[in-house]
Amino acid sequence: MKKKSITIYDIAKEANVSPSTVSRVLTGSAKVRPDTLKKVTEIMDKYHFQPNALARSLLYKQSKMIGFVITDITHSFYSTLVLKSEKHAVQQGYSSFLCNSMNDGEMESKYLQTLLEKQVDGILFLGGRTNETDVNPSYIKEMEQIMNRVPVVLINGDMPGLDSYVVRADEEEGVRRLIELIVNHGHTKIGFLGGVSGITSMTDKVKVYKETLAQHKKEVRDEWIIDSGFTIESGEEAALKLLNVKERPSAVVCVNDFVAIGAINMFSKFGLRVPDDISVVGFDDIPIAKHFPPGITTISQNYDELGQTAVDVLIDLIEGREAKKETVIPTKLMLRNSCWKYREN
Amino acid sequence: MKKKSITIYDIAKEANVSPSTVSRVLTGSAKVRPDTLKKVTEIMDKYHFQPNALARSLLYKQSKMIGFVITDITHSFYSTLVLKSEKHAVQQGYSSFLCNSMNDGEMESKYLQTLLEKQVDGILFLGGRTNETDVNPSYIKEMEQIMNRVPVVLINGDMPGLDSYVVRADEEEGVRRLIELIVNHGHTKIGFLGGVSGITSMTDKVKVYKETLAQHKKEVRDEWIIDSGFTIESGEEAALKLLNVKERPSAVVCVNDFVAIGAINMFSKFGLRVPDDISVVGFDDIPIAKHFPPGITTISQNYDELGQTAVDVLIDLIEGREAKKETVIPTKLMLRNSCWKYREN
DNA sequence: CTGTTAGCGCATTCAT
DNA sequence: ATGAATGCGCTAACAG
Repeated sequence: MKKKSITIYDIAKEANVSPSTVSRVLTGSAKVRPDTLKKVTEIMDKYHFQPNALARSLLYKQSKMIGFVITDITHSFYSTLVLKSEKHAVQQGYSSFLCNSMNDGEMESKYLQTLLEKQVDGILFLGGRTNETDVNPSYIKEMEQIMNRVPVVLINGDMPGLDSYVVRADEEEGVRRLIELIVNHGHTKIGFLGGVSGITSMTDKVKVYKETLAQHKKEVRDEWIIDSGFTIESGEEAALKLLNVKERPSAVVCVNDFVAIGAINMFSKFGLRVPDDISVVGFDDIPIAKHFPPGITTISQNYDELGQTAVDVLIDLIEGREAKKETVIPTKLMLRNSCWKYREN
Repeated sequence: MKKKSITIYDIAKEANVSPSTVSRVLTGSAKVRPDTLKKVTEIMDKYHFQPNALARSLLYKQSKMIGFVITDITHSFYSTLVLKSEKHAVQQGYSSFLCNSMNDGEMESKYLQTLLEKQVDGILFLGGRTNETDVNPSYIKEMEQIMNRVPVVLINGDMPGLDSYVVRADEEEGVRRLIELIVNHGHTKIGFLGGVSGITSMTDKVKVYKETLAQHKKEVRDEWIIDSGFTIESGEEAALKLLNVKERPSAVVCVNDFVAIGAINMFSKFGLRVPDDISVVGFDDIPIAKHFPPGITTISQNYDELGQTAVDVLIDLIEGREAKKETVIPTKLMLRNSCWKYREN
């Protein structure tokens, strides 16, 4: 279904000028006599001429396209970030290739290869292999090769032994503030729900969770740390397990807002009211967090700035400018109603 | 930052063969002697050679890229659809360009132009101008021109006077089933919340809503139809207005699940329990619908099939095959707990 | 089986 | 101010 598209040659012929002249009016790279300019422009309009960006890219060796490798666009976290980033990229004249790897390493590799073949100028990478504590070494090598061909920026990610550019939210500070909020509310038994060990977005948080509790002389018990996953269902599952622990915490930190939602639902099912009977806090501040009863207290990752900065860094690299190796974006505590003062039962 | 990428010429030189031979091993388009094959392959591996897809596209006049024009990827509806579609497209060897128009006509036009310049093989269009009852005529003309250059498939959309390919969910049937469910539960006063008049995803539903109520000899009152928007906030707003109506409906149909969520929240705030005091149903079955208390009864648009079919139709057109002008995907009623039997107060 | 040639659409020298 | 020639990386057609 290839309708023959019209080229600068067609325009040139009809205008009785050379292709170079048409090219010149197209790019404005050199002066053209006003009347020829007018003539050419008119003919271009007449045919709704559009230059072939592929040909141009071939010549310039830059495609003005950037690749987004994420795990799953249906997660609010990713979609918000992609939206912000894409918007910012467009403003700088770049288009976006979307790749949902669905957390599948093979898939990621396949996508990465496609992106390279399509000659993207740079890649934004979030989640997946840049979010695991033990990465398959071959994936690291692959990343190295890729970074050797085109700039890559990791968002909220990290790969052991990989010298990469990173832009990330200050998750550690976020967790710390959450814990301190809970402690200040008088809670002494505080649990951690959700996540999967081996995924940094859980392990990093648990680390800070333990540290902060220790600082405040609060007890840390392994049975209060329940991994399960990152979905609403995981939250339900983790909450259910917590309910069976003998000395139940009066507050829980969830690895993200989905898990918090699942936990709240499961607690409700067993007659526990949030926050009256148990406090729950989440992470990410996904759009629904504000509206999910009773309103989830959580940490906003500041998507706008996160996405924009990542794009800026990437474009700086693409265009040969200097850039900081690591940029940390501050987070924001979103106080709502799912966390409240401790009360005896 | 254009690191010189290696080409088939580099490979050819090092292997002491001609570029065509390299090309042949690349495409498998012709027999190559086993040992030359081996030699070339080794050198390609050594350099991690990847063919330049742009050059290839220029030649073949097809880019194996398709464009997605949507309004906002952060809306579950779009992201789910995009995910499913993208996945299916990848399986057929196509990559996806993402364009978030944010419901801005200008933006849409700009994106459309970029897509054309980038030589996408086809475009999937959802929302925006294909979702308005009164479209700016120039936008229609623009669409015509575009369809003249490359196949376009509208998802859940429609443009007056535009002869386009469409794949859509059977929203009418969905609304009908919702209304009948409510009526069967004994409700007699039924409202409609959310949407914006001028956007077909509201007006079409309201039309069916009225028809179905009429069929069942139920009253229809304009003051029970409250437009406001498509967001959670709009839902709250609409619900608030409804609370001030003298004879309040005992059940409401919401234009989508977001509005339903907003409505439920607002009703709760005023002490009305859902479904005990008022029944609420939504539309779309976004992922949270199942988990938002008390569980939202809604209509699933069958994203999987919707997305897949749209991609299939588009690729059929791209590859010169026949395709149905319009494909209607059945919807599914998701029975949950937000809608229940009518009870006197 | 393999090399040579030409061209996809465009922009950029270098002449004129 | 404009035209002719060249090449970006690749493949197909045509020799050999």
